[in-house]
Formats: sequence, C-alpha cells, structure tokens
Amino acid sequence: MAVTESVCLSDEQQAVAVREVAQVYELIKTQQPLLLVHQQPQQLAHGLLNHAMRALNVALSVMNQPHASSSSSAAAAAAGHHFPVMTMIKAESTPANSPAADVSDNHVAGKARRSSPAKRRRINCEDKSSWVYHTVVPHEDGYQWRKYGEKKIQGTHFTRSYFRCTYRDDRGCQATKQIQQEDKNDPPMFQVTYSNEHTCTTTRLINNTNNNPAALHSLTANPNGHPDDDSDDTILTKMIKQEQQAAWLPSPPPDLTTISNNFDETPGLHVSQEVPPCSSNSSAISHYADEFDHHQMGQQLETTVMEEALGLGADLDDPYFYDPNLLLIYENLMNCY
DNA sequence: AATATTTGACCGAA
DNA sequence: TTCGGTCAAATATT
Repeated sequence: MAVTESVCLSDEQQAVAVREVAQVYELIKTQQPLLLVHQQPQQLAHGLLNHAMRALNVALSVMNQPHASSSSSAAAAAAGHHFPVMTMIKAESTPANSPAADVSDNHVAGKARRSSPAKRRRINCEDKSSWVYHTVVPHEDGYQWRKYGEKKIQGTHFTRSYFRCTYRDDRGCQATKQIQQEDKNDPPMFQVTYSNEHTCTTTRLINNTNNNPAALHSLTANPNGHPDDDSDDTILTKMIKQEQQAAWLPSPPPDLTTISNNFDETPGLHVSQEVPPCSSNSSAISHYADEFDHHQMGQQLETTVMEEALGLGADLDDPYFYDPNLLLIYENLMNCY
C-alpha cells in the first residue's frame, strides 16, 4: 500500500477516518475469540479480512477526499449515521414532528399528569424520522443513552427496550433509540431503531452508548427478556466476560465497536462484541481516553498505523501502533491461508 | 447523595 | 379496545 499523505483533513473527515480504521481493529479483536470455536475458521477469517479491507477502503477514501467542509455525509457519519458494517433499513432526515420532540413540555408530577398530553406517533417503516438498523451490537453507537422503558411487544419473543439520549434534559437532545432482539437467535440479532438526530454532539468519541454496567447487563445477561431466567451465560455475556478478562488491552474508542457482518458474503456468519462495563471515572477508560486523544491529536500518525495494521512492516514494539495485538492477530489469521 | 434502571401506569394512535 | 411509546415513582447502583 502506498503511503497516504494525510493533509488538509477536516475534523469531520478525520473523525470518520479514525473511526473506520479503529473498526478494523475492532473487527479483528472481536472475532479473535470466535476463531477458537467456529467450525470453519478460515471462512470466518476470510469474512473478517473482507470487512477489514472494506473499512480501510472507506477510511482511505475519506482521507483522500478533497477538503470538504461540513459535508452532510461526513456530518452524518460523525453523528453516528454512517455504519458501514450495519444494515441500515431506512435512513431519512429528521423532521421536527418526531415523537419525542414534544415530550419535554409535558412534565407533570404525579399520576394526574399530562394535562396537555404530548402527541405521539408510533414508529414504523413509514416514519421518516427513524432509522432502522440490524446489528449484533445494539449498544455500540458511541452515544450515551438512558433507558426509560421496556415493553413486551406482541408477536415477538423478546422485550423491546427504550432509550433516550442521556443529555436530553441538559442539552435538549431529543434522540431516542429502541432495541428489539429479533427472534432468530443464532447469533442474537437486534433491530435498533433510532429517532431524531442527536443535537448533543460533544460526547460521541469518548463516551460510550452503554458504559453503564447495569444497562449493559439488563440486555445482555437477560437478553430474552425473561426476568426469571438465570441462564446468564448468553453469547453476549460470555463476550463481556472475555472482554473483561482481556482488559489489559488498550480499549479503543467505545463508539468504534459497532460491528456486524450483515453485508458479508457468508450468510449467518455474525460476530458481536460488547465493550466492558465501565464508567467515566474508570481508570481504564481514562487511560484510554487520554490515549485516544493522543491519537486524535496526531492524525498523521493514523495513516502509518493503518498501513502497519495491514502488515506492512509493522513492529509490535512500535509505541504508535494502535494495539500491538492487532498485528499479531492479523498475522495469525493470515497464517490460516 | 447522585445517577441510572425497573416497572406499572398513563395515554395517544390505530 | 388494543397496542406501543413514554412517564415517573420506586429501586438499584455507584
């Protein structure tokens, strides 16, 4: 791969590029444990590398673009609507008449509230204010959400969880999100419906959607929605445990772990990963945040890192490598062929 | 104590 | 009337 000159990138382009590159890291890191159990590791590795190359292509394309200031695509990507590894069923702009847009002015204490009830609209496929994704990592989108409800939906085996932006009250952000686990459960797939654009734009890179351990556990430890089911060792829970055991690895940007293989050529081959439960005052996350800030500040470094991630003369001891294990894993995968 | 989640109730849309 | 989205008190967690 030729050396790419990283000059004149806008902040948004840099954010997109960094995210894409980090997705490669996460793809490899995520699928590493599955290689141990999958029946066809070579097939898995093939899919993995396809996605890795695809994400890198996107990153390089963005990096090589002329300096486009605040383009809508870059803005959308920075806002979390660029999910090249997810299946987006519908993507539309956000009108002002979204369901959550008029909730805030109806805060009435007690049961006799809603003297001026908020108008609601059910989210469906015709709702142009919503985006529907299918993913195995419903929590990984880089935003902070607060769960405000859970409902058993008719015709589904699993409960639907309702989230709103953590900063709704602070910053008036009206973004909401619904997570519905799909019936087919191998691997667990989730339909994630977003409504309303985020207007709180300062939290995406460092904070994680689901850095609340309780929220994470509420869906992963009991993803089938049955409170009495104590079979805790679901696939996602196991992955959380595994991720926690691997905590010595430097954590990537939490928002960069949104990964699914829906567009893979190998149907039914999906991988998932949850980031370890963490909080903003966690030393590990603080360490990571510092580290990632460092990476953001040294954008020209990213290109080098990316090239090295592809096995182009990377050194495991290179202090600038995003994660030394990335290269190791990559080389191991290449040995499968 | 502050913050987040749970969960039953409320209420609008279908 | 039913269903689903939201509220908010109660509860749990940090």
